[in-house]
Amino acid sequence: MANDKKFVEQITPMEEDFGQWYTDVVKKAELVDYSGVKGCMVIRPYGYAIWENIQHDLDARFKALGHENVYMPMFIPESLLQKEKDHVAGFAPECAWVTIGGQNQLSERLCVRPTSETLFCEHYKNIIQSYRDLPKLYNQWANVVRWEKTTRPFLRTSEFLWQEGHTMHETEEEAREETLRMLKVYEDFYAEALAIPAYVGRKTEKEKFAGAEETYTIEPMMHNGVALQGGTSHYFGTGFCRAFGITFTARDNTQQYPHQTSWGVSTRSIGAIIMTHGDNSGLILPPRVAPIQVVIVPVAQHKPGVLEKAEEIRKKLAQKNVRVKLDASDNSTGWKFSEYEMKGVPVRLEIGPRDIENNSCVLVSRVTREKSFVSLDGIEEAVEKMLQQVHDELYQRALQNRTEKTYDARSYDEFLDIAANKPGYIRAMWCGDAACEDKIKDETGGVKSRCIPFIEDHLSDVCVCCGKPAKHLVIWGRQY
RNA sequence: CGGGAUGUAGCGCAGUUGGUAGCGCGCCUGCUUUGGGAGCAGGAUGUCGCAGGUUCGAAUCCUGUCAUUCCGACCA
Repeated sequence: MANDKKFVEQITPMEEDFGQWYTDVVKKAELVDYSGVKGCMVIRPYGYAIWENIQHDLDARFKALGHENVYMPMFIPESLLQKEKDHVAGFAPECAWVTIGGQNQLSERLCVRPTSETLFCEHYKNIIQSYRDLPKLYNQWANVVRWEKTTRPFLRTSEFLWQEGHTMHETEEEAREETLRMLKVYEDFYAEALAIPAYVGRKTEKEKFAGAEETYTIEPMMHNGVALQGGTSHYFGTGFCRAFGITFTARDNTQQYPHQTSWGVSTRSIGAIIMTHGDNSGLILPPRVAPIQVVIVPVAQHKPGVLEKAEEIRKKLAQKNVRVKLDASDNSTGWKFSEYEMKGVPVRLEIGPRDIENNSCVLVSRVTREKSFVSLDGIEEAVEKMLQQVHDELYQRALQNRTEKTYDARSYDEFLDIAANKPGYIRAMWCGDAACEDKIKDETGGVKSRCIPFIEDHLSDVCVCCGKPAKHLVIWGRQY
């Protein structure tokens, strides 16, 4: 029976308007609400629970490698921000400033941190004296503020939550290892926790972080072929340390500058989840970070024994540390089906009188929506298996999408044709000159270099743009 | 920061030539329902985004401003 209400609640199909689809999902899955300040969002319980799961997963990975959590102030005096000239040039345009404290004009205005390199450096200056004090492996979970012109929930907000690791090392080699080690942590995290495959590689000179010697990145592709910078890891060399006067006494009794790194992943990763896995029924959450992994929907729940059996199953699963919710509300079963699909719950378990007679229940995967009848004996194993299966299917599906939407270009005409007609990534050779990056960006209306992948194929000897000898394979694409 | 669109109940919207605000869903109460967004009966809910202005009178006209959204330029 056609029901008008159903259409009212429906989200815009992604083929029709991907941007609108994204906004609809974010709102209707109750991840965020807007606030009265441009670009600042309320992260609602369901959205924040995803972030908490991301935090737990990443935090464990960091700590396993010896990192410690700290907390830095949220204000940066202007003079401090200005100590490293590339850094301030990069961030000054998007800083928010505090100029009044209480009733009084401040003698020096304070920047609301857009990132905390300068604060960590100021602190490290005080606590690093000797090679014995190194390495320092600090991380902080915090909010930062960047006054963005165009904002979008999770993808680009004026204030966002992230973790930023800031480490100091005795040698360049050790710091470079740390930079790549943390990039690998991000790559593994995206694959293992978020079921998102990503290209990893090095940023070109033009796309580097302000003040960094090298910037490494992971670049997952969204469902519509657009890139999202999912996390970055920077090697700073000794630039900040020189600017901040951070030195240590080395083993040979000389004064040396430590070698520095920083790396971060933000709430943007939630945007990546939505745009990689979601479909026209709403979110699909990867099981490892889903706030609810299994929802139990009782059928004919007023009939004797149904709710009791449902609760029994809930307890069994909870004991196996499955994040499970039993929805015993008065809403109809059909309503519940749609609701939890919208919210991306990976597995649904239906239990009704007919099932109870057969000592079974129905399991439904959010990805395939196939129903399977499963015995209640050993239901825990069946659920765990299906959660793993959902994770694997999401990863494979994303990988396939990326493969289908990645093209090789061997000539500039071919490059322009793909850029104009086929959304996705373009693999093409590059001479190393920023002028070619600028030209490509201008002439394609926004295609930029995403990264120089670690695994470089050789497509041709010459730059796809200028025809001069090629130095690297570059992955190109449009980005959020 | 440019170009388009939009702000009226929690959500989606209507509101005529200016005359003091309505519909659907949701919400609350009760009963009946429940294997793909249930039915009936009763009930509650509004600084018409905000600030000025015009007017006897503004959701409606004018100016400004804030926010949202889509598309570009800048960025995690």
